Amino acid sequence: MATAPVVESASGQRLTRKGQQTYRRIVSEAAALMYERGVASTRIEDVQTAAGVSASQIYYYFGEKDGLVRAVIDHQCESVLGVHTPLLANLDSVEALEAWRDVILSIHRDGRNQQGCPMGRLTSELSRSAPEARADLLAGFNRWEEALRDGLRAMRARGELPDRVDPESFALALLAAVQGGLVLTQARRDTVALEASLNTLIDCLRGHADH
Amino acid sequence: MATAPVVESASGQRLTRKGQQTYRRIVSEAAALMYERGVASTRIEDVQTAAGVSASQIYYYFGEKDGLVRAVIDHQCESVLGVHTPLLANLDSVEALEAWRDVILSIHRDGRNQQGCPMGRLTSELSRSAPEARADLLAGFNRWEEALRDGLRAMRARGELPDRVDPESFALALLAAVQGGLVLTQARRDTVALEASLNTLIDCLRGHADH
DNA sequence: AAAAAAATGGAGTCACAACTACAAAACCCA
DNA sequence: TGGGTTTTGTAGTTGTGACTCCATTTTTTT
Repeated sequence: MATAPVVESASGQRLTRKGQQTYRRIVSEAAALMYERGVASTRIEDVQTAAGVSASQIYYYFGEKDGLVRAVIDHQCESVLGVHTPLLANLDSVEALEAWRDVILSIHRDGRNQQGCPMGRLTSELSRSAPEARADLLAGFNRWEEALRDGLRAMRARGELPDRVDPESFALALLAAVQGGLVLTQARRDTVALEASLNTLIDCLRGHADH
Repeated sequence: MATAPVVESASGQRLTRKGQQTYRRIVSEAAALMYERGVASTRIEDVQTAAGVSASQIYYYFGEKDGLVRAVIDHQCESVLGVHTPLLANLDSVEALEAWRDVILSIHRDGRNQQGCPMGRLTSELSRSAPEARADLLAGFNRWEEALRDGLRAMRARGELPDRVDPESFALALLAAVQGGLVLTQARRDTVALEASLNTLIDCLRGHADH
């Protein structure tokens, strides 16, 4: 699940330091390409060029394309959660939630990362055809949801969250707002909907909290 | 834009009644397949089989695959908006908004339509590679947003909406909640997140309205 | 330093799916 | 009913991209 040290190639061989570097470079370039163009229209040859390796490496390390896609999924989950988990770990106020929102907005603003959420995008493209891809992505979403929920519970413990707001539901609402806002970001090429969506939820929170 | 009567084949020929029937059958079957499996992994041959036509028909009516995809996009936009527009046209109370929510939930509950929103799915798959596909989908989302916004404005006019809720932002928030909830529906294979997300927004509304 | 193990390059195979050509059939209007 | 147009079926062709093979180089281990 984690981007933990890779120890094996597809055929079960140990990897040397150089092998691990190559492995990681391939995954990282493949992830970038698949995010930009989608999985289906990213050819192995594109990955070769981007990572500066030849065809046989990719098959040596990942077996068939599915294996590479799995590795990309894990990579993207870790990459996304690596941004959110630390921010949500110290969720002690509405301001902290706003800081979280600002990070999300800054990532997707100004024409950067306009293909939405890497995890959401992979979910849309793969959840049907590749059952285990869906399972991996779901595990990622569950961790994300959990981080949000724990953060909200911490806020409640500090009295920063009104009683009528349910941390479980609100965590899902925030997650859905991010995902939906980013779907609309793909269509619109701006973050207006994402912003409106997150602000509406946060305002709601404040509205309740103030009274 | 509308599923208005099709009058021409790809090469500009008039269509007879029978031709139009075939045209529509192809679009409709293609839309169903592309929703289930995604655009990239739907082969023309699959569409042939599903629609009971042979290869030449599809190319006769739509030119290359892109043309069929465009037609599918229009079809799905009309299909989705055909559900939402009437429900949102008479948005006179929170109860009406709940009825809208219930329709959405019923469409995606019990294992049906677990591939998310047809428009959202197409957006994720196509928005980057096919610029005009994105434009069509954006136009669809704009109409959807507009329907929501007009509905909310009507609610406000009736005094059913608190002043502090901005119809523009709230419309986008609802739209994002649907899209995000449905992305999570694809991963989770249940509507829990969709439900939580819509309920959180509606509760927010009520919470404000009551005071 | 030499043997073993791992990593790499490049050329080649192969299946599949988009797309075409053309002739036959069905249809529509006079 | 007949002639022109629209619609359909069959049998291709072609380009592409996943995947393989094997010889060579580099790295690790003893």
